Amino acid sequence: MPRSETKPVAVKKAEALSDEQFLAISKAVADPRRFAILQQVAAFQAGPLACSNLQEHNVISPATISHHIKELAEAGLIQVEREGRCGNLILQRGVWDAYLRRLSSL
Amino acid sequence: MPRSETKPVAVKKAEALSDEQFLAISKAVADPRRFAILQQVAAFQAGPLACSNLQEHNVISPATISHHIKELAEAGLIQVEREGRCGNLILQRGVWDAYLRRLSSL
DNA sequence: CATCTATTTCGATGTTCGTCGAAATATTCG
DNA sequence: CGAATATTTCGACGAACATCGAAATAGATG
Repeated sequence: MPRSETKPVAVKKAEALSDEQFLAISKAVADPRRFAILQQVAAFQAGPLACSNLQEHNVISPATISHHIKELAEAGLIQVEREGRCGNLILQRGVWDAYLRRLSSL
Repeated sequence: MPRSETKPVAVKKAEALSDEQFLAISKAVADPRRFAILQQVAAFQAGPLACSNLQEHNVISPATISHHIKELAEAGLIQVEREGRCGNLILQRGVWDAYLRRLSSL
């Protein structure tokens, strides 16, 4: 059954990524630690995730964690909300879906 | 145009990628030129793609192309078949799908 | 065999990047 | 305010990487 998309596409804007953002996301994913952080953020979608709660298999310095979070945020994959001492990390699901769509079009 | 590919397609199990291969693919995608090559290989699924037919927007040396093709092959994304002077590049769709599945599980 | 073309390998180079320690900044609490 | 804790910025270092020129290899063809 062919799906007929005769509805106005106004429901959700399937935003396309710029080449720049696509590259930034690709690089962000290509680092194991960064991807691990992203996975934890995604898994904690229920509640906000404090930076200090990130658990790494290996010991990792706070400076490095901060660096990776910054890159994930600059790639648009997560949003960082400052509340008190902790930063809350929120996955930008729309951006991630847009990235998956672009990869799927290969 | 109904394409009747009744050719015996290899029985592809939905395999899961090893962490090593997942990382290799992620790195392969994270380079613009490599991803461009991958796109061309995918677009030429109909026929085999000779290395020399790869078209890059920028001038790129043969040495660099060879390097990127080697990395794509080592990541398992493409298969290189030597036939005469030209190497034929074939996308490994199963590996690519497995990569997409892993990303989708985030 | 000699030669031409296509591709790979080698070595070198400049850049990007992940990592950390130390200093700086922010935020809460006594 | 001042101490304590959490996070970021800065500067530096080493490893990984993309790139290329030149030499080497492979295959086709005369």
